[in-house]
Amino acid sequence: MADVAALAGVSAQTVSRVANGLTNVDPSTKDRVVAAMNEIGYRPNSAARALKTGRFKSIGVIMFTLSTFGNMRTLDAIATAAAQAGYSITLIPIALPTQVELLGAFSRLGEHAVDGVIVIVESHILDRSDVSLPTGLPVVIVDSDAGDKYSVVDTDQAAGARDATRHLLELGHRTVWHVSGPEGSFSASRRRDSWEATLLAAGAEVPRVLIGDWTANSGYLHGLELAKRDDVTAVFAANDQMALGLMRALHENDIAVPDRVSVVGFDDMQEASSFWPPLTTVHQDFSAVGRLCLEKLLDQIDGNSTARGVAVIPTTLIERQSTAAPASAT
Amino acid sequence: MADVAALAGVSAQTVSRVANGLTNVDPSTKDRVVAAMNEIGYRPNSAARALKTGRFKSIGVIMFTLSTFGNMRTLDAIATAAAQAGYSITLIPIALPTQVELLGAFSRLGEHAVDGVIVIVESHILDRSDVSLPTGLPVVIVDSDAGDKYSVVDTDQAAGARDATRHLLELGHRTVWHVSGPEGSFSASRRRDSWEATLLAAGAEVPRVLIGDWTANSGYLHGLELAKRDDVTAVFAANDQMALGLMRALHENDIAVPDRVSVVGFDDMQEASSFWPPLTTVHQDFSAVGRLCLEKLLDQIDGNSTARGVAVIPTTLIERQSTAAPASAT
DNA sequence: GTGCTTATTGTTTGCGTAAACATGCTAGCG
DNA sequence: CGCTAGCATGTTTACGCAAACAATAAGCAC
Repeated sequence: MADVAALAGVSAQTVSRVANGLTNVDPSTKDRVVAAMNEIGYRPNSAARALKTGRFKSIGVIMFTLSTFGNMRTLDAIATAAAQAGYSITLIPIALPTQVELLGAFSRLGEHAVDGVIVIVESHILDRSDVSLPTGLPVVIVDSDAGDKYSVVDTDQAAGARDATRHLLELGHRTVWHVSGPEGSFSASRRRDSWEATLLAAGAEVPRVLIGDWTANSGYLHGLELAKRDDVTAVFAANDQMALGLMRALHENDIAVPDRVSVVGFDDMQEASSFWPPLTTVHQDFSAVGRLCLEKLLDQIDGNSTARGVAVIPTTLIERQSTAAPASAT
Repeated sequence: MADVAALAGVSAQTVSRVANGLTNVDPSTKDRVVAAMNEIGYRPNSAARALKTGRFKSIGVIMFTLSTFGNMRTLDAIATAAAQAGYSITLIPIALPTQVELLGAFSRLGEHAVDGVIVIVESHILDRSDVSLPTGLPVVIVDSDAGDKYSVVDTDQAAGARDATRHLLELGHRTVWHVSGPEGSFSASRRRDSWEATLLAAGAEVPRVLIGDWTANSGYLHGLELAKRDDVTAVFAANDQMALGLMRALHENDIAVPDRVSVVGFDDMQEASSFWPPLTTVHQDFSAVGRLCLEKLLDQIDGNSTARGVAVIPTTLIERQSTAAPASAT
């Protein structure tokens, strides 16, 4: 910076003013400074700037595994929105969704240069009262029950599961089986609870729930089970991958989808429309989740917002060709 | 820090020594300092530390779209390896893979607090001589031809495509059709060239190439075309998503896979084994790519490595159930 | 006890920047 | 003409930390 100032024949402070786009600089002076910056190849030092201003212009994203479709999309939306707001994203991956790992990530957080944090960790860990984030750091959480402690953004899991289940019931199916996500997952339990409640409200029998782990293979394994029973006509899988595996198991056993068994997924991943048959599923607006996360976080950072409460993003049922009326009703 | 020093009755420098884990501190003093840190809730300020040391302990990852499977896996591996090395990841998303966007990202780079950069932008942009990164910043590039200018890490695209094509030829197919990735993509052209070379080497006819855009839907559209021809018995799709769409088109037209048409993909995405039928595909070791990227970058940052050259990660053909000998050979 | 080394701790300094304050200059007014 | 308001620019300072150097205490050989 000093070199630039010398070359342009001004003080360092004026260079700083130009670099920050302040208005009270004479246009001709500004041009000279800009020219000098280009000649020297000046780049502001963000560390020094952060030290002086106390702002890092960066937000941390703590996430478990990048490999799930939804997290990926959410991260993408956050990153894009952040870039527009002049913030960069610092990824803080955790190897396992355990309390220990999470606490480790939080404590390391203090050493990271971030103004706020978005936590995308699918699990109930954050609900526990003995787990808390460093105070004073703005936080937004995706997918959690901790709305009383933190600011939370979430898809409307309950409405999505209700729509999926009701869609199948309205087609004439007597009941709907459910391949659920894993035990510890918040969204999995929300979808499961809503599925059960919808069946009960309709006076339908509630079958034993099948617990998977979000992977296509777990859907496949449960599909092999279901294929053995001839009383199964409709299945709601808690995500598209498990629906994919489920359909593979049905295909292998020559059970036609949707003629003999209807299948509904959840997520609407990009490939879902190219499954065989194209999958009826619940569309989640991950982009909206990501954008809203960032918006709420920036509000907190700027100090004009409360730090708690839940924001819910609606879902949409996308009807494709994996669902139909049951054979008995045809 | 001053507060901690006062509370512990030592100088700020001693607090610094404790914070950095230096050894030459008396154990009892260290205990006092640690106690004081905890009491006050001291967190080192990374901006100040970076300002003083000139190291940010962070590396930037420039990527176009997080939504492709491979990029995400690579990012995941990079993030995990970085965390182990004590580095954090700063994501620098670019909206479009155009030269302008990329240049913008590079120029913004100077303002980001990073010690090095990994570029994951599928395109030939970096090959162009008029595009260059800020000098003095260590760089590693994934998927590029610019090995003479930068350090490059890449999957062995050519070997993968060769194996896929040869596998189909060896099954007895007279030739192999190819659904390729988009024009501008480096990996797409590498796979396409290798497919063509393999056919020529085997004395097989080279069909017109079908150009897709990596999406399942583009595979579907080309699949509808191929379904109209009865001379097509084997297709190599340049990624699994397009293979998925392709197979959907074949299913819709009652063309059995693999009985009438064999299909091979590329990537081995997690769901590929649950496609119907389970997809024969070329496995890419994205984790190895990510880990190697980080390793090479850290070598550059530490100053004990050259800044150019290409490292290649091998692929493996995974045979599942979407390929078989052609009907005529049965 | 002297002179030396080693271990521990303290003092000074400056990294690059922007806020706060200070200066100088021009224009406008009675 | 003299005075003040307002604007462009310069000067000083401190952000929090760690490197370099300084100082003190302790141990040891002679």
